[in-house]
Amino acid sequence: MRQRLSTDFAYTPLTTRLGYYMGVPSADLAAIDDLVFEERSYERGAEVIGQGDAVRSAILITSGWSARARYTAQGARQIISILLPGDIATPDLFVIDRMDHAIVALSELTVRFLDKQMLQSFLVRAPELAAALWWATAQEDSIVREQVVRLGRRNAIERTAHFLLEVHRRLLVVQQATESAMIVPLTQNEIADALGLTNVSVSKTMSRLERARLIRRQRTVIQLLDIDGLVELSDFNTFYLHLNDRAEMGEGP
Amino acid sequence: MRQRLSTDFAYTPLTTRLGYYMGVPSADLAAIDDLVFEERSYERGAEVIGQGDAVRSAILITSGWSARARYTAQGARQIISILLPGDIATPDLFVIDRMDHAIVALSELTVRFLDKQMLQSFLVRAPELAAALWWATAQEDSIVREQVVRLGRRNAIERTAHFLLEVHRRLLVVQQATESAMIVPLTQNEIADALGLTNVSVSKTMSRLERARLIRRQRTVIQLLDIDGLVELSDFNTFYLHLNDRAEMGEGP
DNA sequence: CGTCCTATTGATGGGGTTCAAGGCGTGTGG
DNA sequence: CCACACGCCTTGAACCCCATCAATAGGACG
Repeated sequence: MRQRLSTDFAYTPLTTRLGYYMGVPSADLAAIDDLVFEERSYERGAEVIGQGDAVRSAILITSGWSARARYTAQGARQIISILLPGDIATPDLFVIDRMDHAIVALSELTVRFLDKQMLQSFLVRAPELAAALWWATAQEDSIVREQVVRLGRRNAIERTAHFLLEVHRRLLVVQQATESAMIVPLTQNEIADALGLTNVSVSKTMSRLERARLIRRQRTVIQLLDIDGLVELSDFNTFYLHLNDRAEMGEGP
Repeated sequence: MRQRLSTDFAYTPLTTRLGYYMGVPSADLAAIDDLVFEERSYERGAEVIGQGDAVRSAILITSGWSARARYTAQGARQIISILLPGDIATPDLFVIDRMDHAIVALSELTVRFLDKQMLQSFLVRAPELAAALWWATAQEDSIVREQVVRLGRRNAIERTAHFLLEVHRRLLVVQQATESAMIVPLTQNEIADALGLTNVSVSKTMSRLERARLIRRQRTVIQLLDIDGLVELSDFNTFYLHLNDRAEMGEGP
């Protein structure tokens, strides 16, 4: 599965992110590849790892969409955060024994498994990389905090607009979106699970956004027709994404 | 401010937690004291550190209640998580430049400031302590994830009961609650900000819980009259608190 | 004793859920 | 190739939980 370019190594979404924002030596980035002992694919709806499962290896999202999720006793699902290519599915793996939530595939998904012990001992020798990985998980912590604000203090249309803007911005970082369009492979049921709504409400809300000419939908393609309008509507501010922490190469996307 | 017992050192809520659950050498725990360069007190409502402020030192909650909070453009506040004695106010401080949220005092509060560089270099030499601190922040990450579920998939009465159970359990760990009672120094407005509700709704909900003989209130004292009933009502499960990860001394409180 | 903050309680209204019916697109098997 | 099934989306109607507005009461404190 892994391939190396003659002059360099194969950039993954994660190494793109880390290299761009944190200036990690590319030798260290390349070394991540050597810790990969398995790459696996999942189809929509499959569970990559379940709540309560032992955390035996580090899991990186290589392609496709997935999510952290918990379930209530009544069977309702709440998506805690969306994981995109370049995200780390197993933060805190060195101190947590068992997953306190599940990772589920929301599209065709491929993930890579890294050996936990090897990663740990390698990070001791690669402090810049360790910091970069830490930064990536800190970024996600902040995203989860914003998810709390979104659910606690915003209504359906604000949540939806805010969510689309966040996802778009994050896709831009890993070069999976254009300036104003992206592919969102989620059903409205899944969006509802992420936004604490129902599929019916999501349908009506998306239609409202479309009628207001803020977005346009064609199948899974979503165009953001009026980003400023969406930002204003949903009180969106990129600050929480920590895109510019320690950026050593300018502004970034 | 700091005082040492003749035979040992002064346990703080944090060292109690870390020592109990992670078996960190008490010499390492004692050494935390030496990194404290300041202890400061705040009154209700004061801001310990604001959103956007530079993170210059590690901040530990020594006594009193505080919270992570973000504010919407309309001025609404969302409390992301409650911080209790023994909690760390500045996770990720080594990789994050600026706070992406504020820390506010919800009661009389005292916090300790540790020198960031000294802490960092000390942790290199004290890997057990480093792991223990990491575990404490991982615990809080899980608590924030549960906050997402609470806001996204539970109604007012479930949220309230679930919140009370969580806080009670966390207070037990740092020995600030009895088996069935605790002091909750929050106004209903603050609880509302934590639960994504309004003060009016919190008032009505707490009254309902009281009429149902699940809790009893007298000023700031809250008694949990029927913990099983509250657990059942709110689908509460302590698993997400990670109380037993690496516990080396049994079940724990 | 008045002021301010907090809690309570009732009336009203609205945003989102629930229930239900129908349509669209895709895949599948007769 | 068409019929049918299935998943997903849409739309409408009714309902309900919680927000909003408002009035009152209770402390704490000067």
